[in-house]
Amino acid sequence: MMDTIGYDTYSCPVGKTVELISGRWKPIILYLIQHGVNRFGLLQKKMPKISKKVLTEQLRDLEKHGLISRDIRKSKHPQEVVYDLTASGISLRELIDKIFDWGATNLLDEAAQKMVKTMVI
Amino acid sequence: MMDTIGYDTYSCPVGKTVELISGRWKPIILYLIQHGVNRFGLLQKKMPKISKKVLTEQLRDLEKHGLISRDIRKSKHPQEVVYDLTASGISLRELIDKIFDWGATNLLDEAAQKMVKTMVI
DNA sequence: TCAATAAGTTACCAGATGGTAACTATCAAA
DNA sequence: TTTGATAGTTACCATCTGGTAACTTATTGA
Repeated sequence: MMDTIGYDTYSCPVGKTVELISGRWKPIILYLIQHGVNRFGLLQKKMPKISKKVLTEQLRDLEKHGLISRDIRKSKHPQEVVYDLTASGISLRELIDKIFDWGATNLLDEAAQKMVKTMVI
Repeated sequence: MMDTIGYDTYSCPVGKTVELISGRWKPIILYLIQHGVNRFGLLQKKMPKISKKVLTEQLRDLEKHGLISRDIRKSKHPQEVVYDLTASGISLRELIDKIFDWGATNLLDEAAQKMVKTMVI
């Protein structure tokens, strides 16, 4: 994280980690993939506000960082692309859950906290 | 985080929390303030690459979100401005430490991990 | 052969973010 | 009264990020 001469955010593990999840949709994409929403089209249906372009970008970025795998299933009739979390991705998801918990107890009012606890995919 | 119709990142506690620390320098600023580097000038000395403008912006933003307090000490000869973590800020720092640990074990090679464990302010 | 479906790609645009350099305000000590 | 230190502010610019809308590719079943 640091030396006494000068800190540099780019070599800091916090910065590197935050970078992994600071795309506008990345935490949710990881969450959905882990819960079975693991194809391009399915992801789009669950996130109607994301464009194909951005979804592709975020998926490619997650793949580049080794958090998800991308598997093209040509066997299927209109060809499918299946995404899955890697071990890294699963591990990061656990961290994201901790971040979720912090945010839920520190940033939401009581009503919102209750809602959050009853949410489903 | 979600409804079945469509997910929205802006109402997600993860997104809100990541926003708090996703400024280029915010995690390090919080870390430094907690460790006694709590004046504008001191922060600048520890982060030579940050400009006054950006440092001001990040500090104002942290203050706006209730993570730090800002105290002007007019008693001092050239007037000082002292920043301190609030309870929220301290709590967020604990979360940041978890993020740090994840990043250190998952994103750094062994040599870098050793370095990170021996770092001092 | 042709339409339909899945999974993109491309061109283009707007706003947010970070950065540089120069200027400002306040006040006490010399 | 001028200098030096602290803590900014202002104008301006470049890059990054996310977004829209239209176009593309591959494949199969009708």
